[in-house]
Amino acid sequence: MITMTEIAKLTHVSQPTVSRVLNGSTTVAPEIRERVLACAKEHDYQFNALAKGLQGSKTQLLGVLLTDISNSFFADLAKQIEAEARTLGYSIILFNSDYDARREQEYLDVVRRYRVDGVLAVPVLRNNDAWPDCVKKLDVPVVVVTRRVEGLDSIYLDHEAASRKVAAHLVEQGFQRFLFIGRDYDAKYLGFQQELTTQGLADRTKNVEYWNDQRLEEDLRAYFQQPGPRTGIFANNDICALRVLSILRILDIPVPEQAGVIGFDDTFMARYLHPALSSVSQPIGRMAKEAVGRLTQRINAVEALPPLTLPLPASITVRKST
Amino acid sequence: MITMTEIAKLTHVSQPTVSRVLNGSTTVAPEIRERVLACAKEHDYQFNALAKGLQGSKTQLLGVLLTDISNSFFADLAKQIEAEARTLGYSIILFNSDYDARREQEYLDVVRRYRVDGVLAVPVLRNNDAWPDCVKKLDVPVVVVTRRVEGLDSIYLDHEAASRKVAAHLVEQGFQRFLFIGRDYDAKYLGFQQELTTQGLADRTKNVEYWNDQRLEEDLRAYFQQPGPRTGIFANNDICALRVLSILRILDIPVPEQAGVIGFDDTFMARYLHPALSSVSQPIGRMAKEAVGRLTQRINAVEALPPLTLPLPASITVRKST
DNA sequence: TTGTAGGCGTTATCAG
DNA sequence: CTGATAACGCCTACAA
Repeated sequence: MITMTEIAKLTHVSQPTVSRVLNGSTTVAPEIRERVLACAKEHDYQFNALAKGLQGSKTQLLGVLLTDISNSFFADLAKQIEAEARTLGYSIILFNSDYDARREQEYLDVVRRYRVDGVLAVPVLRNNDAWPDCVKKLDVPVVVVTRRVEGLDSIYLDHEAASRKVAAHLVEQGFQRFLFIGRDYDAKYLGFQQELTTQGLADRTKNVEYWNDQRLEEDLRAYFQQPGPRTGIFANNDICALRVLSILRILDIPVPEQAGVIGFDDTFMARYLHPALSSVSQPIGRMAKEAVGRLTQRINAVEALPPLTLPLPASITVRKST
Repeated sequence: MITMTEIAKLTHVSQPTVSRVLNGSTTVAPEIRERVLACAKEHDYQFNALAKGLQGSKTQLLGVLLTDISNSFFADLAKQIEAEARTLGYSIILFNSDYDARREQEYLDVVRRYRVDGVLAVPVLRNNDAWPDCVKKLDVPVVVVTRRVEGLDSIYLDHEAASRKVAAHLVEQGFQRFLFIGRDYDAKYLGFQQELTTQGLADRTKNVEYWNDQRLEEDLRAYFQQPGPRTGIFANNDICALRVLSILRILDIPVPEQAGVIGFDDTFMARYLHPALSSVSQPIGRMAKEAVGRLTQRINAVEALPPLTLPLPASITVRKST
């Protein structure tokens, strides 16, 4: 691949002059400019981003750490982040932690090696006090997406508020027993519980941990063997909701007549399911825009910026399943 | 971030000695080694990948060009590629062409800028004779995934063979009219047609182009208004199949009694749908492994390798929808 | 076993 | 307007 020095030789000028031409400096004689540009085009010159980065300027590289890119929601997020980054002239180095904290740590190192200009991250652990420290060591701007981390820029959907809305929605739809399904008891669980508690329905609420399909089926079977009024089920995310729907079908429980189901993330499939799945819509595009925007802002900032906490409001997309 | 030179100063040795220690050379006095390692650890040293790359050695970076990462199939592929690359010590720069050939071209340039060691790509166009030329200009090894490109390493599922299997399967299940649904008439379409032709059923076969949900609904409605025997529908991919299922429900056409549906990619949702969706399973893990493996092989090869064409066999996962 | 010197491709700073 | 020169952080000779 041709370099500036080589172009310089071919066009009989100095290498810095080539640099000036290729970077659009106006202080170059037109004839030289022409000659250099022609040569560059002929040999399909592309600047060496490594050299540029090494020299001290920016690398125009953003590290993106996700937990699971095979989840439609994160895949969509990655897509939007990539698109947004691209319009701002950045490229993306992608890492998938697979919910493994050790891998996450490793990636945090790798990201430093490449001297990325900034990092967008979805931390594995929700309440990990170590994160702000890690980030401090990182020595590059970090914006947390989808989660809230104290002391760091966090762009996220307000899970708690959203889950309160979910609870309110289920109550409004006439459900009288409630089930939360998920693997860990996070903000979603909290908000859900909270709203039901204020409505005086806490004792009608249960949680079922999701571990695998079989276990879930057994748990739900046991639950529905005890007769009771209509149950509103809040699934941690759409993938989980999909499984719940499929199990309810096996158990022959009509949706939404006897049990309602609402998911989270409003992935593309929700509208096509049967019954069409109600879900909490995340403003993915907005999140990506805000996150990348904030990150570049921090990258270009001359002075320290205070941490930004930006909880975005969720909206519930109601479909047939509730 | 601390550099070798700085460590050298702190430990009162020369910079190359630091390099030797940090790269595990044995020809260093134990006391010096200790001192340097301690200092490196204390300051959390991470080598500068840009400098290393610039210096002439490899960047340990792979460019990955996908068409649409929000598609579960590609998201899964990306995940596996990332995982495989990581075990081999590579990181991934991700690009999403969004089926836009212009963006693809741009990305091919960007990838060169970063001097990636190799590229894994899903080309936008299936029959683009220009690709091999682009790749030649690229000056880095390229492996094409999911598609076959003449003259380049191609790791792909044999769409044609798979689609022949699909046709045979539908015939075997007693379907007597056939529908192919997709946006373009590629190898899937060809194989499907081919098998039906050899079975003497070509005149019972139609294609419906997928443009949007509304249009598809109208087309299917029109199709089913003409009474006929059971129809076997082959949808271009699972996403498309999902939509077809949802439309058939609207049209009140029982699946699989009156119409059978089979998708492509066997994404995770297939088994949870109602009726559970038959689909062509792609060996994603294997594809990722083979592709990354081949790419690294080519990266490390001393002499030119002949293009590899590796069509992987597909298996059909039969579920209730057919 | 260790240190010195040179170069990878840029940009920035200075002279001319 | 243009050309030397140094520097970024690392590795690879080569020399001591």
